[in-house]
Amino acid sequence: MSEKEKKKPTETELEILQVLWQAGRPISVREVHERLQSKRSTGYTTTLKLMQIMAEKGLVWRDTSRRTHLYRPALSREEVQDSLLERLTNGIFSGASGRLVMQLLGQQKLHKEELHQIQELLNRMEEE
Amino acid sequence: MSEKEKKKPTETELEILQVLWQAGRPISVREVHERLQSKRSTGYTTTLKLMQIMAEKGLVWRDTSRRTHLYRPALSREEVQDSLLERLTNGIFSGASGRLVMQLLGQQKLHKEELHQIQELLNRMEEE
DNA sequence: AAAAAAATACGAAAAAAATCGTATTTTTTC
DNA sequence: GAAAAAATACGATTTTTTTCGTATTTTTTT
Repeated sequence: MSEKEKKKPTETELEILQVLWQAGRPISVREVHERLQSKRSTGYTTTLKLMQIMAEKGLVWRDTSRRTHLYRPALSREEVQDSLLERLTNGIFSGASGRLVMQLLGQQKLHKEELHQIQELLNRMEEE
Repeated sequence: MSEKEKKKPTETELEILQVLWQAGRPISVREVHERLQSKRSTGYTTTLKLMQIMAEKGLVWRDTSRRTHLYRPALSREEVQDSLLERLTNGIFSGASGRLVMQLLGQQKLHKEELHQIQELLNRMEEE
């Protein structure tokens, strides 16, 4: 119990996590770095160091059994999504999560299926 | 045109903005500082400096016509909500805003009215 | 097998953000 | 009207985050 870890990736760490999630398998620093080049333009060792720190912090796992270390996320995308959302709903949207949803619906172009799913969820919720 | 300001309040600046929004009227550094004490425990001059910087950045407006300067937010809560949401939807939730909504609905306890509003919005959307 | 390339480690510099201390000025209080 | 209190200004320090350079090791290439 009491796994009160401080799971608070910085903006940059988030970008790296994104890459790892997207990869869907353990990948090397090199790979992360390359996939990151579209967004950021920093040196290789920067990415390396970042990921080493993330490993220390427990944000990623790494397999060091071979020369080229392989990294994978220690947190699921969903976990991080959750915690970010929570920060939003308790922060700037507190007491207005309805508004948040509305704003989202208005802002985004959702597929029919998604809309349906949401509808259903709502129906279920209202029945309680 | 081209008001491409970089409206990116830091975490701490956001807290201050929250206070200002909540106040609903121009208030002094002292007031902000006191209302902030529940969350943070830093000195008065820290809050002062922070707000001075925010004024420079254009995140807040201040009336310096009297000795005690009065501050008010330069951005509406809605604007900031929007931009934060956008970051989320283009960032960690990209291509999954449906999921975002679902997660929100699941996570939050919404009032009946809110649910209704959402339902209606959805109906309207589906008709298109 | 020598040279080049690819990795990691790691300290340290640079940049960004937050905190504070002190000086100065203005107002209030006694 | 002197002392205390309340403000602002502002430089400086501290902390956090990001970036990089260099040394060392391992692998690959020629």
